[in-house]
Amino acid sequence: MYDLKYLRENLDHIRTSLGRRGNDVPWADIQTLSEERRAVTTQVEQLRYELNKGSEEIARLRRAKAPAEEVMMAMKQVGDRIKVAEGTLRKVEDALTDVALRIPNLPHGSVPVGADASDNIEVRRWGTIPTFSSPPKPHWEVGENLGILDFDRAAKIAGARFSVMTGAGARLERALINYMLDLHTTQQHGYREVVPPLLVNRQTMTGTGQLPKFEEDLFRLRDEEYFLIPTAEVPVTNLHREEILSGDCLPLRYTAYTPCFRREAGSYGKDTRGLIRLHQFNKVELVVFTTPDGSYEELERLTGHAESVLQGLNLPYRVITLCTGDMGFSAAKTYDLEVWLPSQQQYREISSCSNFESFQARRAGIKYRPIGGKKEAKTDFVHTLNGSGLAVGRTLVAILENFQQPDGSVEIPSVLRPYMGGLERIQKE
RNA sequence: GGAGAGGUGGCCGAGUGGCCGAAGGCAACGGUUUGCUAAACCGUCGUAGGGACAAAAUCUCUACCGAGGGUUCAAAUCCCUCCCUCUCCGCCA
Repeated sequence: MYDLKYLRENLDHIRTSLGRRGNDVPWADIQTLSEERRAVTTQVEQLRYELNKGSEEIARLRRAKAPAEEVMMAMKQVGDRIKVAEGTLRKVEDALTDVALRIPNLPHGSVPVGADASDNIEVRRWGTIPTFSSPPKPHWEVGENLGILDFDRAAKIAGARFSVMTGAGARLERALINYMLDLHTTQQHGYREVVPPLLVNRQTMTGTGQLPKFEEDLFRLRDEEYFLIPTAEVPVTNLHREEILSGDCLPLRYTAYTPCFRREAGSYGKDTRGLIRLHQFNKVELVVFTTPDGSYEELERLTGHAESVLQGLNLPYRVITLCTGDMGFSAAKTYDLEVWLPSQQQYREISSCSNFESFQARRAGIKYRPIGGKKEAKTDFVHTLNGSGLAVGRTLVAILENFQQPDGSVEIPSVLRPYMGGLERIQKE
């Protein structure tokens, strides 16, 4: 969210910079409400000043044993006027905050302008696309034939868009999680592991930008004000909500494995089979808090960390820069990592790495105090970043598809074998 | 779930209606002293939003003592609701 003062003073700049991203923002209302907020704030503060002075006067009179009734009557009036003015102020501020929370982040200057996914820019490719003597099978066929994926029973016990993994499939999922976490918590990557809550409150969801605009994408409990997290980004970024961090502890890097829960509203008919699009999936997430001047360097680093997972697994992928039209609400710049899926003959998203600049930090009140340099240690908002490192289910998909063998077995990438009890190949049991 | 005790600045802790944005201590920062360290002494030491100044320094106003309401001329202090923490009992992985 934008600072309300900044919003008032830079309305036109924000509006033009957002372009079509700001199409559904009620700009005229914001202008009116901003001006009104300023006027009423001034009025309230003046009245309070009058009241404070009057109260001091009463205290003085009473100490001097002088009658104070006259002043008290006058202050009663002032108090009533304050109540009215405060009521107005609150209404205006609530209305203004509500719309301000729905304005998306400004794209960074390096982000290509575009309307949709077709305008995204490919940055680089890595790996060799495998060749097959016969057409490669989709992962659900590979998995069901091996007896390690069971979508029929998942549908029975939960419904569509859920999965059941068994035997070597379950083991592979767990192996991937451990491999990723072990990699990111090494000295070179330097992330601190976190196990956060999977249910969070409304304030937390607002801090990272899921609320108020995207409530329909979230699962929500019926009786309690709890939401299931759609990504570990939410609880981990909110670790430091309403905190002022010491500048010398930045950058702060966290990694967390969590299940993620998404309604997938509006995606009917897309990726209906297999593990690609589920209501519940596992993900290892990377989250970074850093200073504003270092955040774009950190985005490259973070993206590299996500890539190194794919490289370790020897899965071919490409990196793309999302254009302005395809970026998420909170992001200032996003790289997507897309892994090659042989059955679809295309690259599919497996990670999304974003710099949110101060957008989330403003919503969540995450600041830092600069250290060193000049002595004036004015606090400033941190920049937050995050990226999948990686989506575990989709990684399993990529392994089943890319490493499937003519006999229906699947070769296990060598880095995962220690996590699989030395198993080199998944075969029908 | 039952009973009780609490939530005050980076931390500890005083403050039960008015010169209280809040004593005192610790930590931190700057300085004096010092062969070095330590100690001692002096000073600084919350966040945010307005206003004054061309701007900075600075000055000034407003808000903030878990959150939100209420009482009052006036609330950290009294009342209500909620949240959180702790102790005991019960239950439980």
